[in-house]
Order: sequence, then structure tokens, then C-alpha cells
Amino acid sequence: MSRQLPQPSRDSINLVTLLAALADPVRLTLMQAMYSRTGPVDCSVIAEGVEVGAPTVSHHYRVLREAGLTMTTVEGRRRVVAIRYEDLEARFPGLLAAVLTPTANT
Amino acid sequence: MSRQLPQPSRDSINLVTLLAALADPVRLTLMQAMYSRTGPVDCSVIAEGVEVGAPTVSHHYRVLREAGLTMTTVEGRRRVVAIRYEDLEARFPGLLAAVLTPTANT
DNA sequence: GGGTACGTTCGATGGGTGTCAAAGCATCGG
DNA sequence: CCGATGCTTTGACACCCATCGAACGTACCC
Repeated sequence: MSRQLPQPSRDSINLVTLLAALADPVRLTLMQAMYSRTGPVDCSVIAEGVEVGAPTVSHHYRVLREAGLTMTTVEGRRRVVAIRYEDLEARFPGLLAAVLTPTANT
Repeated sequence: MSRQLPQPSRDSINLVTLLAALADPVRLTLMQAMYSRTGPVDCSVIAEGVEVGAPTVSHHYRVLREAGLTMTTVEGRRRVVAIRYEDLEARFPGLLAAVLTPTANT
């Protein structure tokens, strides 16, 4: 079956915490990879192209989830992750698009 | 006369650096205070309502400027600061509004 | 059950950062 | 010229954080 990892409620998402979560090269890369796909994706798929070890990737996924950016469900021994589009759009309209659109990169 | 403190060019503004600059309570407060006003404002006016010492405020202004968020000019012994609206809008459209609109707060 | 795969947690380490007190440095006013 | 003002710089301190190696848990499969 599928469990659901704990995450903050929509209303308790903090802007500073959210920005701090995005202000890291690895986490921003992960978010952009998720944003370019539609719907939930396997964690390991997203983590390709990231040059850090597995424990570090796990740490970053946790930070993203605890900041309210992502939603993680456990399916067997895999983790499936998805961006919380609706919650984030309701709370900070336009933020995701402004930060994650490919145009925004160098 | 009025000097102009050094700042990154529009094209060299880095998203991660920018997000890191915004991911601090004091700096976000300063940015929101500037955003609610129109045009350049005296630094000390903005810094009211911030509960840190003068050296710390100076440090935060520097971080904002070096991240490309603000523009500081020296007028006599005062500093005048302004958000770089056009550069930021050209580089990351919608970002300022998404982060600094009062709706975004708790 | 035993082995393998996938992810997490723990402990340690190195670097970065927010904060302040004290000192420094221009600038304005008398 | 001299004191006061406004802000910066320096040095120090405490704290947080990204990273890794090693060990730990589960879940799948033969």
C-alpha cells in the first residue's frame, strides 16, 4: 500500500522557510526537474543528474517536503514525489512559475 | 554629489543567490518595506521596525545589493536604496510580486 | 529465508552566516 | 577646526547547514 510522509498544512507554509528551501542549487535543480514533468515521479528519476550522494539527496527531499513544497508518498521501497501545486498557488500565487520557469536560468 | 555603490549587472544576477538573499526574515522585511513604497527611500527609514543593530542592518543591505535586488546611492552621509524593478522583472518576471505582495504573509 | 535494492538515519566535519561591540571614516554644521 | 551624525568595517562568537561514510530498515524476489 502507500503511506504518506508528514508535511505541513497549507496554511502553515512559511515564506521564509520556503525561500530557504529553494535557495540551494541541488534543491532548485530537483524542483525544476519536477516542474518540467507533470504529475508524481519516482524520486530516483528526479535525482539523476544531481552530483551528490544518496544521503544528501534524501536530506534535500526532506527539506523540500518540510517546507511545504513537495508531497512524498511511500510505495513499496520507492518514493514518489510531487509538487504541491494547488497549495502553493493558493498561498503564493505565481511563485512557482516565477522561480521554476526555464527562462529564469542563466 | 552622489556616488553609486557597486552592484551586479542585470545578466549576472543569479537565482540561487537572489533566493538566498530573500530567505532571511530581516531582509524580507526590508524588501517588503521598500516594495510598499514607490521610488528610492532613505535607508534608515526602511530600517525602522527592524529589531537588529545598525551593523547588522548594514550587512543585510549589502547582501541585498550584491544579490542584485537593490540599488544603493550615497548622498552625503545618507544612503538611498531602491529595488531594481526593471532588471528583476526582465530577468525573473513575476518574482518580486509573488514574493513581496502582502497577501503572501501569514 | 537469504540476498539484493532503495532509501533513511546517525555522527562527524568543514564551511558559511547572522549578530553584536568596538573602532573607523566620511560628511555636515557651527 | 571640531564635534556630532550616519553608516561601514573588523573581529569574535555562536549557530546552522550541506556533505559524506557507515550503519540501519524495509520491501521485493528467487
